[in-house]
Amino acid sequence: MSVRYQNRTLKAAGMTGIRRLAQHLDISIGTVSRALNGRPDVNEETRRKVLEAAAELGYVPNQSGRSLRQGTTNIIGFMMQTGTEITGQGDTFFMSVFDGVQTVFARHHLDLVALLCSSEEDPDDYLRRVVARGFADGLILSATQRHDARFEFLAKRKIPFVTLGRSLTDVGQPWLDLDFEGMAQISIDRLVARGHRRIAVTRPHDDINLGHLFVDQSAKALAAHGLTLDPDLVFSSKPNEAGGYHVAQQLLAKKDRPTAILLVNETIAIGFYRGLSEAGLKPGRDIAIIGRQSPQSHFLSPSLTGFTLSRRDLGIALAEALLATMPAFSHFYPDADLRKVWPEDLVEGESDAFSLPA
Amino acid sequence: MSVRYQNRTLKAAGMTGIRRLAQHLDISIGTVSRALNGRPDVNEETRRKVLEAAAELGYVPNQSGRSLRQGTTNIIGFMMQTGTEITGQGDTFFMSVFDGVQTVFARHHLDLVALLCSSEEDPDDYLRRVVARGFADGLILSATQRHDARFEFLAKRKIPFVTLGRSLTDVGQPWLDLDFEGMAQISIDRLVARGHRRIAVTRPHDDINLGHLFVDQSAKALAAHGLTLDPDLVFSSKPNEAGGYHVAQQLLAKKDRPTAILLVNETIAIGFYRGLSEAGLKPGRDIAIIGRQSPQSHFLSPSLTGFTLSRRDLGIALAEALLATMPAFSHFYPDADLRKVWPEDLVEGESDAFSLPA
DNA sequence: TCGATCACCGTAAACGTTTACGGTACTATG
DNA sequence: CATAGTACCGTAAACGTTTACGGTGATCGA
Repeated sequence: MSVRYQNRTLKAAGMTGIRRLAQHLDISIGTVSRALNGRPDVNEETRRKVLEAAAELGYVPNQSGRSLRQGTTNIIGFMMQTGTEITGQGDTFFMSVFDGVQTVFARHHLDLVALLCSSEEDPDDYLRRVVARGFADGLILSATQRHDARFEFLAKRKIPFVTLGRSLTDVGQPWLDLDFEGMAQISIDRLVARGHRRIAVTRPHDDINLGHLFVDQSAKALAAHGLTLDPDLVFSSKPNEAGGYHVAQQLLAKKDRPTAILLVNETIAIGFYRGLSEAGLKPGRDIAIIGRQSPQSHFLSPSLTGFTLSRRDLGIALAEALLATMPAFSHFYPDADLRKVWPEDLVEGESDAFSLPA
Repeated sequence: MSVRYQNRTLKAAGMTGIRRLAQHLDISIGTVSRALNGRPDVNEETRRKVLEAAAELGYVPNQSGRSLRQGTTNIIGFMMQTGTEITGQGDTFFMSVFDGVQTVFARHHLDLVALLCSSEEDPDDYLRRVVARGFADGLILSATQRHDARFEFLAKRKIPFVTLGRSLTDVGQPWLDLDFEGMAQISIDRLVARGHRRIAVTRPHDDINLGHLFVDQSAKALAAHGLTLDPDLVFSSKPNEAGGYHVAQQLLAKKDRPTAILLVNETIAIGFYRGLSEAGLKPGRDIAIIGRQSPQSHFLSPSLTGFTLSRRDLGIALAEALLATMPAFSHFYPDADLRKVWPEDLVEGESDAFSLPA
């Protein structure tokens, strides 16, 4: 004899979702749901049958119904802006980070999606929409501004999030960031030891926080040697190849040209090299360069001296830091690094071989 | 006197969503919903008040509730795989395409998200999950395989989708693709006119369809001149810088070295250049190269002769082709290009200057 | 034999929307 | 004045889940 199904008899046609599955097995939808969700109060034999039938019929719970009921989506959003001029970071960077993030998320049946904020929309507005619509259980933010309104907005609504990059706006959220202090210190020590005194640095043209950090830490590292960072030698640029090219032009136009330069990001090195070579100058012979490695920069000549990191590991750490702050998952990551500057290794190339007589 | 609200009196505390808004205005939730959704049967004065209050209280309809009821999500997914080695497309290619897609979607209140399939998960399985969960109203697929099982799967379920790249699997869906025939013909004509007879081509190492197309069309263009494509001169490579470097090494190891080469994608040029220069060879002087332009390739020296396209326009066309097949939007795009090979312009550089005596 | 405990399962409410349906008050028309 | 029509609005069902609650039959101990 068949059970009845919440206002519908077995004869009712066109059943969908969990009802169809329950009908097929002639048990109630409650039991099906419990079986699928791994609840303890269901017979193991029943559970086996349910899982089997689910696989057979290709049943996957409807996300809308599920999240409407639970208030949870099993989705984590990685917010990023489209339009290359703004993001700067080539997308292979994020693709590698994503891969790390997902190896962690997969363990918890969480899905990662990239929330693409159009370059024509205000990021704050976009975030507001995403949150109000109840789109994701947690967020990963990048391209953090020096003062970032998104932080307070999320904190007020108690949305778990982690950021790739610190900010002066601190609401207690976890973050990961690059070790600008370490990079600046190693770079400056190395250049000063080779006799350099006039050292230039680059920074992104916008108010992204890493620019401030990079300049500040470079100045600090110079101060340790009794040197000061000449404001005239801080070059702003778009974080892409064209930006690097432009920096080279600006630098070459200076009367008292610096003998060394620190490049803040991976992509500008390519344009900078080109700018130099058009003027007949050669990295490592006429000027010392320390930058950051990327898949592209491996093919520069002379080879670039620069810092490198595992993007995949960075993604893993990012995911763990986020989950550590989410009540449902925190017990899995009792001692995750909630705030960490990510160490980078210096790969020695030829671009900083240029040294000055003592 | 206040209205009652579907089993709840005004005194009920903790109202959320549309109920809270209705309570605030002292009207029914039905009217609020109608007002917000632009239904005709609502007083304009009422509508004004509702919109005002919604803005004031920051109300945004809950996505789960809405899509559960309507069976629609207002989300379009762009499926891509994480892990740089697989996606291949270096740099900011997709970010630019996205920007174009979104300018179209924004007009219809559709949101674009990138569905990130982990490199550890089978793309077909991933797609199955996404569809069954009812995640998106439509999909954009890229990295189309020569035979792509995803097409049939989506067609069977009547999920609207468009692909960036043709496939032998044709289920009648719209697609956009690069004009390999045009590119091959222009390139080959140009090289043959400069006396080249042994011309090499590259192709991606996997079964992605564009590789087959590129090789086939190149062979066809050669045949028009009475030449054949030597299978020994078809080089497979990963679609990144390292792949290009590897191709150079393979090519240089050949006894009867080709005098010209066509590079299938944007990123490999950088590695290929490097491979040549390490062997003391120079593009345009010792071998003729025709490739594809990218933000990076602008900084190659000697300058690359290559094809270029507007990625943003490509994104716009992609979005329009998709919407043209979705019943709710098709009337906006009565004469969209449903299947189109995208023309590319040839930018003349120095890399193909090398010519042979007649 | 009789409660009590237990394992398992069915019932129905609830999540936040949208929308078909019907109702009410007002206007127009004869 | 009666009727029809109109403009607007409230009601409640429905979407597909999850889960608190209660119910049933079996087992077990005294």
